[in-house]
Formats: sequence, structure tokens, C-alpha cells
Amino acid sequence: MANYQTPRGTQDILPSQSRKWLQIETLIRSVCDVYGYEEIRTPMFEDTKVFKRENDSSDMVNKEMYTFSVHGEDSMTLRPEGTAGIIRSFVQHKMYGNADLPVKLYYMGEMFRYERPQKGRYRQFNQFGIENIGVKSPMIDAEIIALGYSIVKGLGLQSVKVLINTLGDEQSRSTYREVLKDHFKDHLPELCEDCKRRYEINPLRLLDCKVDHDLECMKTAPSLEQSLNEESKEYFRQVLGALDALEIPYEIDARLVRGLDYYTHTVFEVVSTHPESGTQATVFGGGRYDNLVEYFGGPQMSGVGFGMGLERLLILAEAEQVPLEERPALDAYVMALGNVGSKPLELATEIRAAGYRCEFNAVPRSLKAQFKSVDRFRTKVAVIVGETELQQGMVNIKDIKNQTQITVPFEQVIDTLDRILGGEE
RNA sequence: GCGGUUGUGGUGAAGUUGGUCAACACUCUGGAUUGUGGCUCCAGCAUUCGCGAGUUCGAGUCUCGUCAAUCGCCCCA
Repeated sequence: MANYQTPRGTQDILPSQSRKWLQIETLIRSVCDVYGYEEIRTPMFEDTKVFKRENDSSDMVNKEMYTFSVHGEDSMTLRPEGTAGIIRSFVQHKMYGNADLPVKLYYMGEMFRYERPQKGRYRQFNQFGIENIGVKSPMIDAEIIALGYSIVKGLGLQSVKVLINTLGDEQSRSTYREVLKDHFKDHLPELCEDCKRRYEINPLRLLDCKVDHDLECMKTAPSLEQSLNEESKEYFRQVLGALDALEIPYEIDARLVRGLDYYTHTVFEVVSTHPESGTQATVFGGGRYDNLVEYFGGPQMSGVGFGMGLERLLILAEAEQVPLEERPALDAYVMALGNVGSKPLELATEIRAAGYRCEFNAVPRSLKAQFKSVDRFRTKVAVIVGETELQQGMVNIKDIKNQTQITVPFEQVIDTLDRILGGEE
């Protein structure tokens, strides 16, 4: 028969892992809360046009999407990233009319990309991200980097660094595009196949090619900086100044241009330098977008945001031995000796109602086996229901740590637990 | 989309030039000890080696296909 298993590039998150997920998610939500970002939940799929924008040349948009159409309706696509859906929602609900700009949103959830899976790269993956829309300020660019940075640091990750660059405003950017094309025009034959393709669709990406890295024409390529207008330079200076003031270490990486071509001004990427992260080193990355809101039909309004891959965060947390939560110890385990009917379940229910984590023995088992369960659950108190005591309305309560045992009437079980468990905290 | 490596029980894994019983360790289950465990001792736990074909008298071991994981390229969170 068929062997059922998770589809390629997807994974089951089992309880031992989901505890860690919950821990990370909780940390993220608390940081967002402090920074005044509120959660937005948009659909898992959108009209394909939301993700496939005109003039967008990235491969992600071109071929890595899960696109489908059912019952002859419009083409839909499983979201490959968070920003597009949020901007769509921002415009649809006219959030630009909000009295308090910027609008500060965060999202967390599954994203889908048809790619070849690798460590830290899956077809269904979880991403957390924020978008700050409506106010264009270098202070906000720095603020969101600080937010992301504090999550990474809050998790205890050490080996990360912030890479940052600026693409300048629309004008600077297109000026540079032409300057670059001009420069490489005579060197086209030397370039690799990918670069020839990039030359046409997105010359900016020529700069971070790994194959042609050492070519002479790469080294002599004009830098983006020369094409920046004064306004763009000043903007970037202020972003860096703010990062300095916040004592966030960064590295300016002139090659950093990022994949999505809606970015303007600041782009950044926080990468891990830990060997475990392999080639999938980016922990979070993003940048400012001046024209996206307008593209979706809103007013001319700038925004800035980033996306963070949670699987990677988890991999890094484990690689750096960050202590993640274990299953909490059990407060009480109700053991059954002989024929005691439903009494263990009754007691367990009562104990649970009192707010204690409690398990009970449901099938006839030897005392030894039951004590093994007690040990495995790291139980604090064993409640032992025996036939003899049951007839007298009594039950044994054993403090596992101190190895002391007393016999009390049913009515005093909770009081006794309160005393034992309350005393140790 | 391209190239490399790997795939044996719940877990970690041995498996020699293809030749009966698929080692060992941990976990788990039961017993010694039907009502008080964590030590010890004993016993049990893979009709089967990712899946499917093929070669062979015989395949975990060879071939092909397929699925998956992983590393690198591409791309990117």
C-alpha cells in the first residue's frame, strides 16, 4: 500500500517542537506589543495579480508560486510572502485614512513557495513580519531593524550581523540602472548566463553574483553611491546615525540589493554567521518601499517592513544551544491499585479543576509501571487510590521529592496538594 | 531547474567478495517483586532492510526507476 508522508518540502511539527514554536511566537508577540505593532491576518491565498505585479522580474514571482484556478474562477495563488497581501488590505480598508499614521502591523503565518527544499528552506514555511506604513522617516527604518534585532537577541542568538545598504529613491535608482547597463554593455560576453539574463531584467542584481564575483568589470563597476542624489544620501546617513545611537552594529554591504524590486532607499538583511545555518543564512530581511501603496491603488505613501523566517530562527536557536522550553513537569498523577472504578478519573478531574496539571492511570497496570509513568512525567505528587482505602473514603498522597506519604480523606485532597505544591513555589 | 551524498526497528546504529537465524546499545513491554517505583537480573520487541521493478539458484548488499532527506548551484525568508 501507499506510504503516506508529508509532501516534499513540508513538515509535521510534533509536540516536542511545537512547544518551541509557541515560545518563539510568544516572544515575538510580546516584542511587537511593546513596539505598538498589532496583528493583521490576511488570507492564505489571494488573487494571483496581488503577487504578480507588472514590471516585477524576480524569479520568485515568475516561477516559484503555487498558483491554481478552480471552477473556472480567477487564478489564485498561495501567498509566497506577506507584504503584498498586507498592502492590498491596507488599501482595501482605506487604512491610509487612519488618524494615527503610521499604521503598524505585524503578521505571522505560513507562506508557500515552490522551491527545491533544503535545510532552512521549505515549500511551506512560517514567516513573521512587520509593515510600518504611512510615514517616511529614517528613524522608522532604524526602528524596525531594532525591533527585529531585539527579537533575535531576545532569543539569545549571538552570531548574527546586520547588513545594510541603500538603493536611493526612485530617481537615483533608475539613474544607477542606466549607469550599470552602460558599464556592462561591453563586458556582456564575459558574464555568466545568469548575469546576461540579469542584465536585461534587473541589472542591480549583477552586483551580488557569486560566479562573476572576481571579474575585473565587477570591480570597476560604478557604485550605486555615485548615482545617489543628495536627498537619498542624507536619508541613508540618518538611518545609519540612528542605528549607531541605538548601538546596533551593522555592516554596509554595497552589493546588497535584495530580490524584490519594489524596494527603495534602505534595504537590510540580518544574517547568521553560525556554520549550522549553511547557505540559508538570512534570518530576516526587508526594506523601504515608496511606491507599493500607490501601486495597489492607494495614495502615494511610503512603507517599510521585513520578513523573518521562523524555521531558520528555530534552527539557529538550536544550533546556538539556546535553551528552549521542555514539557512542564506534572503536578499530580493519580495511581490506581486494584478495582477502584472511576475514582481515579474523578480525582483527576477535581485536581484539574483546581488548576493542577494532572494525569491518571486508566488501565490496570502494575504499581511499578505506574511509578515509571510518574517518573517520566516528572511528577511532583502521586495520588494513590487503593481498594482498601477507597472503602474508608481515604486516599494516599505521596510527595515524590521527599518520599513522604500520608493518607487523607477525599475532601482533603486539594488542600493537601495546595500545601505540598504551593509550598515549593 | 542542475549536480553530489544518503535512506536498515520507537531512537542511535553494525551488516564483510551478494550465501541460512538482520549485530550491539538505548527506549519500551512483561516478569523476579498482583499495594509502593527509580538499582540489579531474566525474557520479549524489524515475516524485513524508503518504495517498485530487474539481474541471480540466492539481494540489506549489484542495476534501473521512484519517493524523501541532506549538501552545493539557482533563487530567496
